[in-house]
Amino acid sequence: MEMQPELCRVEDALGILVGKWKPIILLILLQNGTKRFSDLKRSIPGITQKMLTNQLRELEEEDIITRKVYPQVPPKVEYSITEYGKSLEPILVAMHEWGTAHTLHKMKKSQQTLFRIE
Amino acid sequence: MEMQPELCRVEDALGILVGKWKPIILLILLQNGTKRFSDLKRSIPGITQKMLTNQLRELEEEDIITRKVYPQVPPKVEYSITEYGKSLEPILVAMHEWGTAHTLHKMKKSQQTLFRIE
DNA sequence: TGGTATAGTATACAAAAGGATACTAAGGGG
DNA sequence: CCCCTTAGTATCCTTTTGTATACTATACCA
Repeated sequence: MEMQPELCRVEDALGILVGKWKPIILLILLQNGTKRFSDLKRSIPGITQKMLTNQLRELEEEDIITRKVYPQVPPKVEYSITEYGKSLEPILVAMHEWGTAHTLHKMKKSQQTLFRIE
Repeated sequence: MEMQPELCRVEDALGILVGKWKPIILLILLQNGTKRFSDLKRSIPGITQKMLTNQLRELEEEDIITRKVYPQVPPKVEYSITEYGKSLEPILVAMHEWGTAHTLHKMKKSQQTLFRIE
Protein backbone atom coordinates (compact mmCIF):
# COMPACT_ATOMS: atom_id res chain seq x y z
CA MET A 1 0.00 0.00 0.00
CA GLU A 2 1.69 3.14 -1.28
CA MET A 3 0.81 6.08 0.90
CA GLN A 4 3.86 8.22 0.55
CA PRO A 5 2.86 11.86 0.42
CA GLU A 6 3.99 12.18 -3.19
CA LEU A 7 1.58 9.46 -4.24
CA CYS A 8 -1.17 10.53 -1.91
CA ARG A 9 -4.66 10.20 -3.37
CA VAL A 10 -6.42 10.99 -0.12
CA GLU A 11 -7.51 14.40 -1.33
CA ASP A 12 -9.59 12.88 -4.13
CA ALA A 13 -12.02 11.29 -1.71
CA LEU A 14 -11.84 14.18 0.70
CA GLY A 15 -12.68 16.67 -2.04
CA ILE A 16 -15.88 14.80 -2.80
CA LEU A 17 -16.99 14.27 0.79
CA VAL A 18 -16.35 17.81 1.98
CA GLY A 19 -19.39 20.01 2.12
CA LYS A 20 -21.62 20.74 5.03
CA TRP A 21 -24.47 18.51 3.81
CA LYS A 22 -22.82 15.97 1.54
CA PRO A 23 -22.24 13.16 4.01
CA ILE A 24 -25.83 13.16 5.16
CA ILE A 25 -27.16 13.28 1.61
CA LEU A 26 -24.96 10.33 0.73
CA LEU A 27 -26.04 8.36 3.79
CA ILE A 28 -29.69 8.88 2.91
CA LEU A 29 -29.16 7.86 -0.71
CA LEU A 30 -27.04 4.88 0.29
CA GLN A 31 -29.91 3.65 2.44
CA ASN A 32 -32.72 4.43 0.04
CA GLY A 33 -31.14 4.34 -3.39
CA THR A 34 -33.49 7.01 -4.72
CA LYS A 35 -35.17 10.06 -3.22
CA ARG A 36 -37.04 13.07 -4.51
CA PHE A 37 -35.73 16.56 -3.94
CA SER A 38 -38.51 17.37 -1.48
CA ASP A 39 -37.97 14.11 0.42
CA LEU A 40 -34.32 14.97 0.88
CA LYS A 41 -35.24 18.45 2.01
CA ARG A 42 -37.65 17.08 4.57
CA SER A 43 -35.07 14.53 5.77
CA ILE A 44 -32.41 17.16 6.38
CA PRO A 45 -33.58 19.72 8.91
CA GLY A 46 -31.98 23.11 8.51
CA ILE A 47 -30.86 22.83 4.91
CA THR A 48 -31.99 25.52 2.49
CA GLN A 49 -33.16 24.84 -1.05
CA LYS A 50 -30.15 26.60 -2.40
CA MET A 51 -27.70 24.48 -0.45
CA LEU A 52 -29.50 21.26 -1.25
CA THR A 53 -29.44 22.10 -4.95
CA ASN A 54 -25.82 23.15 -4.69
CA GLN A 55 -24.61 20.01 -2.92
CA LEU A 56 -26.61 17.76 -5.24
CA ARG A 57 -25.14 19.48 -8.28
CA GLU A 58 -21.62 18.97 -6.97
CA LEU A 59 -22.22 15.30 -6.26
CA GLU A 60 -23.73 14.92 -9.73
CA GLU A 61 -20.67 16.58 -11.27
CA GLU A 62 -18.54 13.84 -9.70
CA ASP A 63 -20.82 11.04 -10.92
CA ILE A 64 -21.68 10.10 -7.35
CA ILE A 65 -25.39 10.62 -7.91
CA THR A 66 -27.72 10.95 -10.90
CA ARG A 67 -30.61 13.31 -11.45
CA LYS A 68 -33.79 12.25 -13.22
CA VAL A 69 -36.37 14.85 -14.18
CA TYR A 70 -40.00 13.89 -14.78
CA PRO A 71 -41.67 16.49 -17.02
CA GLN A 72 -44.68 17.06 -14.80
CA VAL A 73 -46.35 19.86 -12.99
CA PRO A 74 -45.62 20.22 -10.18
CA PRO A 75 -42.10 19.07 -11.03
CA LYS A 76 -40.68 15.76 -9.92
CA VAL A 77 -36.94 15.14 -9.73
CA GLU A 78 -35.35 12.00 -8.39
CA TYR A 79 -31.82 11.66 -7.15
CA SER A 80 -30.11 8.28 -7.01
CA ILE A 81 -26.75 7.05 -5.90
CA THR A 82 -24.61 5.59 -8.69
CA GLU A 83 -22.63 2.36 -8.51
CA TYR A 84 -19.58 4.55 -8.37
CA GLY A 85 -21.10 6.50 -5.50
CA LYS A 86 -21.68 3.29 -3.60
CA SER A 87 -17.94 2.72 -3.64
CA LEU A 88 -17.63 5.57 -1.14
CA GLU A 89 -19.49 3.56 1.47
CA PRO A 90 -16.38 1.96 3.07
CA ILE A 91 -14.99 5.43 3.69
CA LEU A 92 -18.20 6.65 5.26
CA VAL A 93 -18.35 3.51 7.39
CA ALA A 94 -14.73 3.95 8.51
CA MET A 95 -15.47 7.55 9.44
CA HIS A 96 -18.64 6.63 11.24
CA GLU A 97 -16.86 3.94 13.26
CA TRP A 98 -14.08 6.32 14.14
CA GLY A 99 -16.57 9.00 15.07
CA THR A 100 -18.38 6.68 17.42
CA ALA A 101 -15.15 5.92 19.28
CA HIS A 102 -14.21 9.61 19.14
CA THR A 103 -17.32 10.45 21.13
CA LEU A 104 -15.92 8.40 24.03
CA HIS A 105 -12.56 10.14 23.72
CA LYS A 106 -14.19 13.54 23.94
CA MET A 107 -16.21 12.43 26.96
CA LYS A 108 -13.02 11.40 28.76
CA LYS A 109 -11.42 14.75 27.98
CA SER A 110 -14.29 16.80 29.31
CA GLN A 111 -14.46 14.66 32.46
CA GLN A 112 -10.78 15.30 33.07
CA THR A 113 -11.48 18.99 32.69
CA LEU A 114 -14.31 18.76 35.16
CA PHE A 115 -12.09 17.03 37.68
CA ARG A 116 -9.42 19.67 37.28
CA ILE A 117 -11.87 22.53 37.76
CA GLU A 118 -13.40 21.08 40.93
CA MET B 1 -23.63 -0.98 12.03
CA GLU B 2 -25.88 2.00 12.72
CA MET B 3 -25.49 4.61 10.04
CA GLN B 4 -28.90 6.20 10.04
CA PRO B 5 -28.53 9.92 9.49
CA GLU B 6 -29.76 10.69 13.02
CA LEU B 7 -26.91 8.68 14.50
CA CYS B 8 -24.35 9.78 11.98
CA ARG B 9 -20.89 10.34 13.40
CA VAL B 10 -19.23 10.79 10.02
CA GLU B 11 -18.78 14.52 10.58
CA ASP B 12 -16.51 13.92 13.56
CA ALA B 13 -13.80 12.35 11.44
CA LEU B 14 -14.47 14.66 8.52
CA GLY B 15 -14.10 17.72 10.73
CA ILE B 16 -10.65 16.61 11.78
CA LEU B 17 -9.42 15.62 8.33
CA VAL B 18 -10.67 18.67 6.51
CA GLY B 19 -8.07 21.31 5.88
CA LYS B 20 -5.97 21.84 2.83
CA TRP B 21 -2.79 20.44 4.40
CA LYS B 22 -3.98 18.13 7.15
CA PRO B 23 -3.99 14.85 5.28
CA ILE B 24 -0.43 15.27 4.07
CA ILE B 25 0.78 16.31 7.52
CA LEU B 26 -0.85 13.21 8.97
CA LEU B 27 0.61 10.93 6.33
CA ILE B 28 4.09 12.26 7.04
CA LEU B 29 3.71 11.87 10.78
CA LEU B 30 2.17 8.42 10.41
CA GLN B 31 5.24 7.35 8.49
CA ASN B 32 7.84 9.07 10.64
CA GLY B 33 6.24 9.33 14.05
CA THR B 34 8.05 12.59 14.80
CA LYS B 35 9.17 15.56 12.72
CA ARG B 36 10.45 19.05 13.38
CA PHE B 37 8.51 22.07 12.17
CA SER B 38 11.14 22.90 9.58
CA ASP B 39 11.24 19.28 8.34
CA LEU B 40 7.52 19.36 7.79
CA LYS B 41 7.80 22.67 6.00
CA ARG B 42 10.46 21.27 3.71
CA SER B 43 8.40 18.13 3.07
CA ILE B 44 5.33 20.06 2.00
CA PRO B 45 6.05 22.27 -0.99
CA GLY B 46 3.85 25.32 -1.23
CA ILE B 47 2.75 25.52 2.37
CA THR B 48 3.33 28.79 4.20
CA GLN B 49 4.51 29.04 7.78
CA LYS B 50 1.19 30.46 8.76
CA MET B 51 -0.78 27.57 7.32
CA LEU B 52 1.58 24.97 8.73
CA THR B 53 1.30 26.47 12.21
CA ASN B 54 -2.44 26.78 11.81
CA GLN B 55 -3.02 23.18 10.71
CA LEU B 56 -0.68 21.82 13.39
CA ARG B 57 -2.51 23.79 16.06
CA GLU B 58 -5.84 22.43 14.95
CA LEU B 59 -4.57 18.85 14.94
CA GLU B 60 -3.07 19.40 18.36
CA GLU B 61 -6.40 20.75 19.63
CA GLU B 62 -7.97 17.44 18.65
CA ASP B 63 -5.24 15.35 20.34
CA ILE B 64 -4.19 13.95 16.99
CA ILE B 65 -0.63 15.22 17.37
CA THR B 66 1.54 16.51 20.20
CA ARG B 67 3.94 19.43 20.26
CA LYS B 68 7.21 19.32 22.15
CA VAL B 69 9.28 22.48 22.54
CA TYR B 70 13.00 22.33 23.27
CA PRO B 71 14.11 25.57 24.95
CA GLN B 72 17.02 26.25 22.62
CA VAL B 73 18.14 28.95 20.31
CA PRO B 74 17.40 28.65 17.48
CA PRO B 75 14.17 27.00 18.58
CA LYS B 76 13.41 23.32 18.12
CA VAL B 77 9.88 22.02 18.12
CA GLU B 78 8.91 18.44 17.42
CA TYR B 79 5.51 17.23 16.32
CA SER B 80 4.46 13.63 16.87
CA ILE B 81 1.39 11.63 16.08
CA THR B 82 -0.50 10.37 19.11
CA GLU B 83 -1.87 6.87 19.57
CA TYR B 84 -5.25 8.42 19.11
CA GLY B 85 -4.06 10.04 15.88
CA LYS B 86 -2.89 6.66 14.62
CA SER B 87 -6.48 5.48 14.84
CA LEU B 88 -7.24 7.70 11.84
CA GLU B 89 -5.02 5.58 9.61
CA PRO B 90 -7.78 3.21 8.41
CA ILE B 91 -9.75 6.20 7.17
CA LEU B 92 -6.78 7.63 5.35
CA VAL B 93 -6.05 4.24 3.84
CA ALA B 94 -9.67 3.85 2.71
CA MET B 95 -9.54 7.29 1.12
CA HIS B 96 -6.24 6.61 -0.54
CA GLU B 97 -7.51 3.35 -2.00
CA TRP B 98 -10.63 5.01 -3.25
CA GLY B 99 -8.63 7.88 -4.70
CA THR B 100 -6.40 5.52 -6.61
CA ALA B 101 -9.44 3.89 -8.24
CA HIS B 102 -10.99 7.31 -8.78
CA THR B 103 -8.02 8.31 -10.91
CA LEU B 104 -8.96 5.55 -13.34
CA HIS B 105 -12.58 6.69 -13.33
CA LYS B 106 -11.56 10.22 -14.20
CA MET B 107 -9.29 8.94 -16.96
CA LYS B 108 -12.19 7.06 -18.52
CA LYS B 109 -14.37 10.16 -18.37
CA SER B 110 -11.83 12.41 -20.04
CA GLN B 111 -11.15 9.78 -22.71
CA GLN B 112 -14.84 9.68 -23.48
CA THR B 113 -14.78 13.42 -23.78
CA LEU B 114 -11.82 13.24 -26.12
CA PHE B 115 -13.58 10.70 -28.32
CA ARG B 116 -16.66 12.86 -28.48
CA ILE B 117 -14.72 15.96 -29.44
CA GLU B 118 -12.79 14.25 -32.25
C1' DT C 1 -60.10 33.59 -7.71
C1' DG C 2 -56.87 32.55 -4.45
C1' DG C 3 -54.02 29.01 -2.11
C1' DT C 4 -50.99 24.80 -2.36
C1' DA C 5 -47.25 22.08 -4.01
C1' DT C 6 -42.56 21.18 -6.48
C1' DA C 7 -38.01 22.24 -7.81
C1' DG C 8 -35.78 25.29 -8.49
C1' DT C 9 -33.15 30.58 -9.55
C1' DA C 10 -31.50 35.38 -8.16
C1' DT C 11 -29.55 38.48 -5.12
C1' DA C 12 -27.22 40.05 -1.26
C1' DC C 13 -24.72 39.13 2.56
C1' DA C 14 -21.80 36.87 6.40
C1' DA C 15 -18.35 33.79 7.87
C1' DA C 16 -14.62 30.74 7.29
C1' DA C 17 -10.56 29.28 4.99
C1' DG C 18 -6.46 30.20 2.75
C1' DG C 19 -2.50 33.19 0.85
C1' DA C 20 1.20 36.92 0.68
C1' DT C 21 4.21 39.46 3.02
C1' DA C 22 6.69 41.45 6.65
C1' DC C 23 8.23 41.10 11.22
C1' DT C 24 10.25 39.02 15.74
C1' DA C 25 13.89 36.88 19.32
C1' DA C 26 18.33 35.34 20.44
C1' DG C 27 22.47 32.74 19.93
C1' DG C 28 26.37 31.34 16.65
C1' DG C 29 29.64 32.23 12.83
C1' DG C 30 32.48 35.19 9.93
C1' DC D 1 28.56 44.28 13.33
C1' DC D 2 25.80 41.80 10.21
C1' DC D 3 23.71 37.77 8.65
C1' DC D 4 21.97 33.04 9.35
C1' DT D 5 18.78 29.88 11.52
C1' DT D 6 14.20 28.36 13.74
C1' DA D 7 9.54 28.69 14.88
C1' DG D 8 6.77 31.27 14.99
C1' DT D 9 3.16 36.35 14.91
C1' DA D 10 0.78 40.16 12.83
C1' DT D 11 -1.58 42.28 9.19
C1' DC D 12 -4.05 42.53 5.18
C1' DC D 13 -6.24 40.60 1.38
C1' DT D 14 -8.82 37.17 -1.71
C1' DT D 15 -11.48 33.09 -2.36
C1' DT D 16 -14.60 29.77 -0.98
C1' DT D 17 -18.55 28.34 1.61
C1' DG D 18 -22.69 28.89 3.59
C1' DT D 19 -27.11 31.66 4.92
C1' DA D 20 -31.33 34.43 4.27
C1' DT D 21 -34.84 35.94 1.63
C1' DA D 22 -37.60 36.68 -2.21
C1' DC D 23 -39.08 35.22 -6.59
C1' DT D 24 -40.58 31.96 -10.61
C1' DA D 25 -43.89 28.57 -13.48
C1' DT D 26 -47.82 25.74 -13.75
C1' DA D 27 -51.31 22.45 -12.71
C1' DC D 28 -54.73 21.09 -9.24
C1' DC D 29 -58.16 22.05 -5.63
C1' DA D 30 -61.85 24.46 -3.22
